[in-house]
Amino acid sequence: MKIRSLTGLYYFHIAATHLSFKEAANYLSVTQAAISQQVRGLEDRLGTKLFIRSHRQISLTRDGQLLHSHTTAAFTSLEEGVSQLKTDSDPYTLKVSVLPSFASLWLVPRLGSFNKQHPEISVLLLPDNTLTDFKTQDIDICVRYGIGRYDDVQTVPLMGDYLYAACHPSYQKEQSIEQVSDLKGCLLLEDARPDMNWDYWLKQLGKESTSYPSALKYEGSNLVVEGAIASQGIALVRHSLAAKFVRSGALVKLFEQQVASDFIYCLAAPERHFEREKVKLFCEWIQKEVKQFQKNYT
Amino acid sequence: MKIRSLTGLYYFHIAATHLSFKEAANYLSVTQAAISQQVRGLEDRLGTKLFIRSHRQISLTRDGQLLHSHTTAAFTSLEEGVSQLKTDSDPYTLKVSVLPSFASLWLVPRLGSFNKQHPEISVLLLPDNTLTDFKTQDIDICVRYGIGRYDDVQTVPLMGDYLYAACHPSYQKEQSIEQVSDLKGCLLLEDARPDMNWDYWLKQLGKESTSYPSALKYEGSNLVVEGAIASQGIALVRHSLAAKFVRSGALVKLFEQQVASDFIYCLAAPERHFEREKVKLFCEWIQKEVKQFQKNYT
DNA sequence: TTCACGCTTAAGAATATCTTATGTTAATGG
DNA sequence: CCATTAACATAAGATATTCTTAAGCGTGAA
Repeated sequence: MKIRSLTGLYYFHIAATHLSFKEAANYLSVTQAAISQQVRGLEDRLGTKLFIRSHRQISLTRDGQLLHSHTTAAFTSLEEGVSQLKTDSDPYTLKVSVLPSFASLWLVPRLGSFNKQHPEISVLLLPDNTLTDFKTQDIDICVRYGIGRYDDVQTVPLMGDYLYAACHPSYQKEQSIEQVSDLKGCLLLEDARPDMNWDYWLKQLGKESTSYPSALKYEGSNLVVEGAIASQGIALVRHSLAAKFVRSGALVKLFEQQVASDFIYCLAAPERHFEREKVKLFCEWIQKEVKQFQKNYT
Repeated sequence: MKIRSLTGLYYFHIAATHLSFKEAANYLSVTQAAISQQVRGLEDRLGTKLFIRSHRQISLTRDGQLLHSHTTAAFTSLEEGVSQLKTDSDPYTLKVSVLPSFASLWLVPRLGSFNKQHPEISVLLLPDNTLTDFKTQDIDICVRYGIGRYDDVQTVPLMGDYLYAACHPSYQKEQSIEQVSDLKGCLLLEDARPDMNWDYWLKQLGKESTSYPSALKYEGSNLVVEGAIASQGIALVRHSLAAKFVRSGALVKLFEQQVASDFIYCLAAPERHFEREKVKLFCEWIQKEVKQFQKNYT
């Protein structure tokens, strides 16, 4: 026999357990009207009243009680089934897929603190430029740099970023760079990412880009930053990756001008991964670290 | 814990039981693409593959098997719960709510045959002009005359109907009525229903209605028919109700002109009532009777 | 080597669901 | 008493999901 109005049954179940439409609505993060409508729909379909609506409280009719005992068994069973799949083969190893640049320039320097807080969890950092397929790869969570919304995974936004020009202090002195137009004579270093090239950056600032020399492209922002540190030229860097070098003096931020990136850093994983204890801990930790970073490098 | 993608779980369950998306789709009366998408959605959400897709057949993964055992328990329980509400307090009494006119002129004369076929079922005919509220009234099924689609009940269409003018043969002779314009001198009988008055009828035929005398209204089409039989005047009748009188000679259909009604007769009841044996039998019987009627009175 | 069959995918259409805003009712307190 | 409040109901329109359509893909059989 086909089952119809599944949601109706589920909403009924939650309402019956709470004996309140309001609380059910709250629990399910919908409005109370939604519950009311679903329950009414179910009652219509079954041709029977399930709740007795009295003043400011509801109670179950005979039919409602009968049905509730079954829905309880049913949905408990479903929950169990789903949560069984959540079992994690290795709860003490956290496998994180990260962009190589973010890994080496941001995450690695900070990971010590995570280990100090949670010594029982060993972290396996997997630098990877491609998108993670959680169905085939055994990854707990990944850090992406993108638009922040994807179809098949849940995401947690971490921070935005912005782009600016930076180089080694000595290089700046050598070439006596003071304003954007001074870039013309220099070797420009850039990432191969489409959103991180000089063309884009200059255009965002309203400058004509074609008058600038072609740049040297690296696959990976960390290489760009390292190139700049090695006085190769002027790098277009992400604040998140370059900040600490600017602070230490290994790099100088060349102009006031900077461009906010369209992309943000975020954590991404299938919904159920976020229920793993180790993943929860990692999320909390990295969010704190992000706040710290933003506070320290504004 | 909140359960998400309930439909996904259900579709998975059906697919897993049939071990075929196609059959599952068939069973659920949706396309196979819908199953594919729901299952994929569930797999994405859980972050695990549930089926192994091989050529022209699917099989369950370990996770799939695990989940399926739970969904089986769950959905069986739901089905039970729902079907328990379907219990009928008195399976041998069929309570039918019908329009008084249809009851007396169409249904009652035929009911003997139902009783002959199913002597164990006693029929309780409840003539009622108002809409039936199945939640408060203890009715198995009702016969309505309307548009054939309602929000809160399932309907089974029986037949359309059409309207024509009829009167007693002697009245026709007396007033020597031969064409529609001859109506002008006569007493017109009509139903109080908005769709069954002379105005509407004449307009449908493209005649000017205002030039005809005001009519005598009765609450209930049977009264209209009976008025005509009693030679009171000319009745606007529904074929379904007048046919047998026309056949027997108690009434004459006055002109060739007739107007198809916007409404149809249909059976209506909450979905679950249709699963009661007595209701099923009644549906079958009345559908046969309708066919018979249409065949005999064309 | 092509056909046929079952699953997948993408895009837009169809439908269901949700929110917003308002109404109803009955207990509560001034 | 009347105003207020809390919980549920309802209508209409916005939103989101779900479905269908139409194409594609891969494989085993003819």
